[in-house]
Amino acid sequence: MNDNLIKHIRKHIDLSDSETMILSKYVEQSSYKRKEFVMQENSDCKSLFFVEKGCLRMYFINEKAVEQIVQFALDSWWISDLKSFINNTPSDYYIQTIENSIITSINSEQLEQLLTEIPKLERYFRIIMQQELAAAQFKSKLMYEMSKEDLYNHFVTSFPEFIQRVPQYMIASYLGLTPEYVSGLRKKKL
Amino acid sequence: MNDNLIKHIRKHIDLSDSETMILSKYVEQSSYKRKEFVMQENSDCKSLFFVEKGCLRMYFINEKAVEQIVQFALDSWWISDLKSFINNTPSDYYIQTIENSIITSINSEQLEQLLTEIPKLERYFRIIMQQELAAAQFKSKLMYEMSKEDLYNHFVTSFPEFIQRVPQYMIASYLGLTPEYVSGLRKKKL
DNA sequence: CGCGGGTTTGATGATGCTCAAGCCCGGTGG
DNA sequence: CCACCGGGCTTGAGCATCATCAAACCCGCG
Repeated sequence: MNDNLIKHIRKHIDLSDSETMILSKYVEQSSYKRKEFVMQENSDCKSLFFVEKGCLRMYFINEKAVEQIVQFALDSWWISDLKSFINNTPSDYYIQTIENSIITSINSEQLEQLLTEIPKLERYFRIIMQQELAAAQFKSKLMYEMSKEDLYNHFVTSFPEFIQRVPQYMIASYLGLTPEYVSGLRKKKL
Repeated sequence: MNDNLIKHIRKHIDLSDSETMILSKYVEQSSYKRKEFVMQENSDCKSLFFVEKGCLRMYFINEKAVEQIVQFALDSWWISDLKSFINNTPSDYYIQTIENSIITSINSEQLEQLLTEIPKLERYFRIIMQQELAAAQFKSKLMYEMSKEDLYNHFVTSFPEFIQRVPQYMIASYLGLTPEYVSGLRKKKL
């Protein structure tokens, strides 16, 4: 049993050991091998996923039938399709591991019950949502203001750990670029 | 005193009249004329803004010195620069009215105090943040998958009310287009 | 009537995509 | 231990999309 989620929660609110026990009744933890699916398109499993350890990507298939990555998640990050989660509708996305990973998940009914039992977790999730929204706003700003070349260079220098763990063509996809174009950029930088 | 915020909160949680009184001690409401600034770049006023009535835009100035709009807000929407709000750092953005508007705002210290006095508001703000994040994810998906032409057409048919209230060049900016390009698209559709 | 914000026009050009092919390298089976 | 296979990365030619720039136009408002 990996307890990064507990640690993460305790960064934001106090959580007694008995509350921790209650929490563990509502969440589910499992291991995935590289390239396994945590969530499939059209699945009815509407959950929030917490990466205890590992690396995930969330993507959809566009009209040209190619995978379009919209988000990565590394250790101690939450990831989910919130539209689907909130409305309880099928998701357009796939969530898949990039490395062997350990994931803790909670679906919407479980979350509701958990929040009734431990209301102060509302605060934790408010803070998480707030942070994720801040991150989304920031990414959006970068995509508005930067040329594709600058976007790539900025990403490489800002998140060097990704370059180690994630293949180039996935980074390209995430940034809205083609693998060929990224290849050209790398050549140019030498 | 406009009470759309109260109504909005009551859609999500119960709020007694006495709690409403407490709430009103922490928030601030004011009217703005068309084109007034609700927040200036580099200001230290780190607040969440709720549009009781009216229409706002949030934008920054890019390296070519042109305004880049990243978000609109109509009646009963929240808007803010969360990165600045969370970290208490100066904002890169301007928030300005497009029409005469009534805005209710709350800054981060006030919010913290309010949440201590009425903890169940944590739930309300969690839900709001969740919804905003869902909206941000959805917009991001559209910008990944659609051509600029499709983006514009989709926006026009999905949000006809904006076309009435917001000048074309602002819509163009929000969608990452030039006014000239949008002009060309409209001509083409006749 | 004149001013100014917003929109339109059209010519020119850059950015970054498409497509097809080849290459590199690590893993697997013979 | 070598040969092959395949996923990922690279190359280059051709091209589409959309931005840029400068100018004119339109129209509501003072």
